[in-house]
Amino acid sequence: MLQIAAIRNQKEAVIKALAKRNIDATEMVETALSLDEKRRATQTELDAIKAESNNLSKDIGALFQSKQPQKANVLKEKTTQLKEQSKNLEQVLNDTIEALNELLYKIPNVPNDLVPEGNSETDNEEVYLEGAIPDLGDNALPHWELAKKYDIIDFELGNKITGAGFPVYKGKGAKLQRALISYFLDKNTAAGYTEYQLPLLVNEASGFGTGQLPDKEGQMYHVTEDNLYLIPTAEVPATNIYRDSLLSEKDFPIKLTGYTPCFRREAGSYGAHVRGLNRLHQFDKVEILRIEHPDNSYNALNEMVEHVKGILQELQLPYRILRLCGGDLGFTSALTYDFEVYSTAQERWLEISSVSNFETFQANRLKLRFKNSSGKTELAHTLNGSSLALPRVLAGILENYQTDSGIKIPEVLIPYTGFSEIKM
RNA sequence: GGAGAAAUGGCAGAGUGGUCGAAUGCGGCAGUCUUGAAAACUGUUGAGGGUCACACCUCCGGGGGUUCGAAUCCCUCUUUCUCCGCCA
Repeated sequence: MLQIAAIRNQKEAVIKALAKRNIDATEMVETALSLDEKRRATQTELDAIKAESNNLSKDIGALFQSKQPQKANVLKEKTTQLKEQSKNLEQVLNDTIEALNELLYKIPNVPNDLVPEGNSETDNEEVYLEGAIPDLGDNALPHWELAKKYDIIDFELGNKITGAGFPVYKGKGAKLQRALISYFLDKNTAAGYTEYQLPLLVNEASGFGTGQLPDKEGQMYHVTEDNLYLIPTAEVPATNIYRDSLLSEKDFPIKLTGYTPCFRREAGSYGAHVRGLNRLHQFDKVEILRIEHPDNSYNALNEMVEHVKGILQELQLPYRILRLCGGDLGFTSALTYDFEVYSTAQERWLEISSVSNFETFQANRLKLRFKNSSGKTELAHTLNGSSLALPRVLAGILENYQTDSGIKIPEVLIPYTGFSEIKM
């Protein structure tokens, strides 16, 4: 969530930048500021009463000690009144804070200057394109057909065991999946990211810290019995490692990576575009995450983009990079680059990575701070990106590397798979 | 799952009703000494709100209560440890 102090200091700039998301934030901002005003006024009033009552208590203590209970009892009566007052004010204060926070949760992050105007994904700005789209001829099959033909992914079996969106990988399909995970993790650790294995279930506080709760509750599977949530992305447990922490400048940069399955309810998604591996309820993903000094976070974002580029170059897949427009930008992000691999048989682009700088938006909720060089406490910047999301990379490999006789394995993966082709 | 014990600042650890935001040690920072470093010595060192700056207010795992007054007493939740049971 945005910092109220930032809204106070740069009201117009905030409203103007939020307009890029096609929302008029004027009213929300004004309401927030007036609630903030009320909060501070109430707090001041309450503090004064508490100060008075603290002083009286000290006096009472002294009077009892000097054996003057009658005088003490007179003062006691006075404190009873003060108590009543402070109780009421406390109620007002808490209500005000709650109202303010509820409003702040609803205001999305302020887009960076680079974010282009636009309403939907069609307005995203293509900033990079690489890799030749192979000419597969008329026999090219979509990945779900290939998966069936070579018996490497069984979608029906997943339906039987769980339901739609839970595919079963088998044989060389399973091995290829594992190879990709290892390869991604190796690339990430070689680039200085520390590998983590994280919990797949998180508590409410964690879901709240990264912004899935309270609003996007429907996206996550909820284990009500224990009030835990299945993670929709490793971002949730990974970022929450640093919830409630106070770092020092020399701790930066913090770079970590982790492989996790991800679980998404994806309620209401049906039809052709969710076919095969395109959209699943359970999928694997390797994530990279950074916590940075605000001065360095955009530099870090570029590094992350370059890093993901490097991986796709090695895999030799046709891909492009989009800078998301205001209308398509995620709620918590200030600037996002999406990576899309070309699905040759489906003739469409598939999102395989999303690299974002959240600036202080998550850090504010997480209370993720650091001491700056002048000794002041400041919020850190958080960033994360997929490196990479498995199913669509797999789809891209299957489709782009298909031949009449089988599926070739990208060169860099052969040491991990132990085979160079998937055949009948 | 059952029985018992505990949760205090970056860490360790004292504090059982008022003078406690909290002793002491370690660590951190600054200085003295030194060619430099180490050691030693001296000083300093929690967070949040609030203020131009002070004042002031809040915080001793979370929430609630008793009391004029709570780190300290009571209730409750969470977590950790010990013992028992179960178990990959």
